[in-house]
Amino acid sequence: MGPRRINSQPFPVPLSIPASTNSGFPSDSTRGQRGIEEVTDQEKEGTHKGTFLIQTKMVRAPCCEKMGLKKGPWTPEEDQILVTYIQRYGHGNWRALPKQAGLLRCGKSCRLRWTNYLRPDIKRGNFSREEEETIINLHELLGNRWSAIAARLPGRTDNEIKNVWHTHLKKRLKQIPAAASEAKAPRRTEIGVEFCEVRRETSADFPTTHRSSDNSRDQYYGAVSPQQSFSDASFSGTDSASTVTAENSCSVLAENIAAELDESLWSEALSAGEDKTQAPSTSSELPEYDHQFPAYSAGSLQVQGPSYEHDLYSDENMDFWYNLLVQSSELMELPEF
DNA sequence: AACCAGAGCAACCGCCCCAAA
DNA sequence: GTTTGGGGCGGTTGCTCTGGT
Repeated sequence: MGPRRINSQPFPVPLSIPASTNSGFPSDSTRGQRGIEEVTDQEKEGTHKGTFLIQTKMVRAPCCEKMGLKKGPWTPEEDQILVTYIQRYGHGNWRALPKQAGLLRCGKSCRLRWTNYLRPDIKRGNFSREEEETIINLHELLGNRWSAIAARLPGRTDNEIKNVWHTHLKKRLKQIPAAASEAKAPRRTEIGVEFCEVRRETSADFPTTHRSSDNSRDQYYGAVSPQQSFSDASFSGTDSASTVTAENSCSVLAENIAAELDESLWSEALSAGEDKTQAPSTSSELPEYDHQFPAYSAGSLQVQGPSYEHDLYSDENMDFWYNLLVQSSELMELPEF
């Protein structure tokens, strides 16, 4: 079955970008890990907001009144209403918005529709190879923190990236070990071997939320660099050049260490150019409509972290990774090497 | 032509965080 | 210090479409 992509903008959105809806970098590192059966003391007390006790299990109340509210796919008319309203008034209060706009939707649904689909700076269409590579690399660094990954892919939403990951990239990565086993044993430089060993040691302990969920990729990275793995898996499929250079190994280690670092350090390291990738925060900064798809027209990003217009691990980015490595080494008591 | 399986993706759900009251 | 409301996030669902049989 061939790939199915929808390339058309669902709705001609002739509006300027309202106040930024981007969330920026998440501030916490523990969200979303708790199962439904796990009940906190606070919840046992029945004091946690929005929850109530049913048969000794805490069940959260609906986020909004579902009675009479529409669910399911959005119609063009609804899109038009939402876009027109936000264009005119902005979205100060998502919960109040649907009522004020005359939509029979809950605020969450409106926010989701806007941020994932109607926002004028959304970039639609196939992901480029560079984008996919960036996703893979960032996922290795950040885990399933799609919003953080999306923050570094202008025009792409966390939802879209999440979908691409689950439908394309995860499958691709699963094929990598097989491809690697077919390849001849890689030659390693001394420094490369050491780095890989450090990686194995450190990756064994830190939480799964901070590393790739696909162990096979970790194993594979013990032998081959990310750059090579991607191209091998997605293009040639040959056993070409499995040599690990010192620089590539450094990249691998930098990834690994970065994943272990405290959230704040990583935020600092990557958010250096954050504001330049965000949508304008005020309407006065907004471009004309013809230019309101910066992701299409910008050509390149101007961030202080790795340059995304080229490969994340290209030589020109090695300084970034090296600096990150040095920083992390100073904060953590890493083994000498 | 009809059916089926799988892929793709929009949308929903439930949880958590944070700021304000 | 506690409660509450709003916003945001990641996981999951289920509909639609496509290609194979």
